[in-house]
Amino acid sequence: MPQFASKISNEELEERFKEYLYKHNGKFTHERMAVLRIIYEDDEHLSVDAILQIARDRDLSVSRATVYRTLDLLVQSGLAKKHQFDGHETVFEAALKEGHHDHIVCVDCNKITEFFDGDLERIQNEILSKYGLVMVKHTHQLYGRCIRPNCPEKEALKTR
Amino acid sequence: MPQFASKISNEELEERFKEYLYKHNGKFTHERMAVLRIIYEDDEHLSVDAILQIARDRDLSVSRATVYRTLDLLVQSGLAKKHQFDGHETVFEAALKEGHHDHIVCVDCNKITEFFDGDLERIQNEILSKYGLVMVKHTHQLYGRCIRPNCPEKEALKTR
DNA sequence: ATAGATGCAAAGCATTTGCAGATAT
DNA sequence: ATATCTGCAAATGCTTTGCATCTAT
Repeated sequence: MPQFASKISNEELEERFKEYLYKHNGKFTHERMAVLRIIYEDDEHLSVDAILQIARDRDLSVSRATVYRTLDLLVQSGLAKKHQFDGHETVFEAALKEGHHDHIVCVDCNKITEFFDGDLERIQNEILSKYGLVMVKHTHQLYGRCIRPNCPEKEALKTR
Repeated sequence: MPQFASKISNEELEERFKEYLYKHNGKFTHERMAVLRIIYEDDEHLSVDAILQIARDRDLSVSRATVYRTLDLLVQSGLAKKHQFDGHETVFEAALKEGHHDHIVCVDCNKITEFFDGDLERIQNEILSKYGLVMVKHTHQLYGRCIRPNCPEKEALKTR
């Protein structure tokens, strides 16, 4: 189910999280909100360490344990996605920020590129339904190497 | 009780491993051979614990550390594949036993089904080349839920 | 008022590593 | 002969958890 989510406002985001927490007898705390905000305001893929660092930089007090506990909630509520790319640390990404996409990982420079292909999505659903299942989620990563001897992305990455 | 016939003979398998080891100044030991054999003769997806258990059952002496070290070699040499399915322990699979395939995971009963789709493979290569990369490998898992309220596979699994 | 959250430190787990003795080549 | 392995146990790194204390509701 490749749903294209449009950009979501902070209010709606907060609303969604509160709704999920209410349903699960959870409390809406400063710490949880801090993690949610960080994931939605900082692009890219954030590791637990990165999230902790950003929180520290902003003088937001969140412990490592709470970051882990909150990330679980965010993933369960569908507000965040967890990725484990081979040879990389686990990272998290805002789920409602952009449309659905999968990832290309360059094995030379580790650059991660996002892609989306409608045919691919359709075929995946067809395969699943052939086996009598409906899609819950999927994991799809393409690991590649640049055609040129030295990955051309390396330089681009350095200047970021 | 292998469910599929090997595409590769034990001799060729051994040959391939020896060749890899020779190139990398590695030694062909009983322990390494034991792990290779277990992966090729037993069930589809084996965890490290499962491999150790099978080795013990056969009175093959291999330590946990050596199993880990050997699995690294097998993956690097292309003789084994490593899979990390969400919510499952890491498992290893013989790489030259069957043709390439990806996996469907039922989130209800955890049953793992293999699939292959030529269009899917072709499209993936097209996408990568569009970004100037050539495929090294890919990770592709479809997580689904049975259409029927209670996953019909659950019972089948229990009787195994 | 109280169920639930937080931080801390300790515990858990899977995996890796240093080292001394063993072994393939 | 010697470079490489192996087993062991200790170490690592990431994640989870128990508990006493706080806080949202």
